[in-house]
Amino acid sequence: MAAPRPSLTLTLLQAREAAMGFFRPSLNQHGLTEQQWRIIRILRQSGEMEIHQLASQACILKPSMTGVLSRMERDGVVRRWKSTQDQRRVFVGLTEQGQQCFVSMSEDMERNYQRILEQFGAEKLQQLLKLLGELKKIKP
Amino acid sequence: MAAPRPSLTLTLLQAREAAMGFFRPSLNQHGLTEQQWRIIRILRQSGEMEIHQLASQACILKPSMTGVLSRMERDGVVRRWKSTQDQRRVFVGLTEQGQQCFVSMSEDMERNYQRILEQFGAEKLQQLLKLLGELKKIKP
DNA sequence: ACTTTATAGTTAATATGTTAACTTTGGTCA
DNA sequence: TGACCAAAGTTAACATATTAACTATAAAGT
Repeated sequence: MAAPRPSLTLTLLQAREAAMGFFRPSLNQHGLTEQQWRIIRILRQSGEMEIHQLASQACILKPSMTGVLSRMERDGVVRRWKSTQDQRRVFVGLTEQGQQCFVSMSEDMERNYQRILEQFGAEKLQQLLKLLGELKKIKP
Repeated sequence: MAAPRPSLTLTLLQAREAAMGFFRPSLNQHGLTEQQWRIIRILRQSGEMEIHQLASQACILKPSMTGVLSRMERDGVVRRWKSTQDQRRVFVGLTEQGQQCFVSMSEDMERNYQRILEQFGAEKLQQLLKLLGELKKIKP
């Protein structure tokens, strides 16, 4: 029962937890969950899109997305509307309030990011992001 | 609204999802959740330990751990017992059935791991694990 | 046109994540 | 010793994760 190889997926999870530790206080202060912030950030960068696209990018399964978007719509940060071409498709986008939410968060989040850079180093972070970008491409 | 820096935590999550895609089918076949497998794997490697230690390593918060361990104990894969020295502390360990569960999974999981190696490359994986190991050390 | 198949979302049931509050037990210090 | 404080787990309330089944709509094939 000697030391086996380290678990890739567990190590990824532990590393993400370490990084999230820098951002969680800001999320709590603004009353946002991790998932809500991922959605806001993605919609801010890429603009409105279909739910399944958003789900894929945000790593949120469609059944979860249903509830998350309902609550965000209730709170006025996103809006949904059906495509007139294809009645199956539903588009999502940030409201004006959603845009403002992003702006009021971003300064805080940048500060947190800088603190990570100080401890970890910009060069190593670049390497890491490159490797992760390639790992994302693997398919079963 | 130009392309901002990529999100470290989102990229970590997406990369982990890509990797989990290789393991999820095996977990489902054996009727195990991700969390249960993390616990089994950690207990197998490190032996019995206290709940808060296990929670920390497995990235499972203590309130979640209460339910997860209850179900695993109900299913006979782990057992819990109180420390006689300090009545606050509770130890957890794999049962014989838990050990067997690990063994019957491990061949499958090794195969899945090899498939990741083929696509990603052993050298890059080493680099990645090293960087993740260092990222794990950062503290707010 | 009609059947078949596929796609996008939702619903349902169970498991887990997250924060705050609470219980129990130990350690500290006046 | 007794008030105070810290640590380990649990409970409660709500949000999300996961799989399977279901609805509605659209594309394909015959």
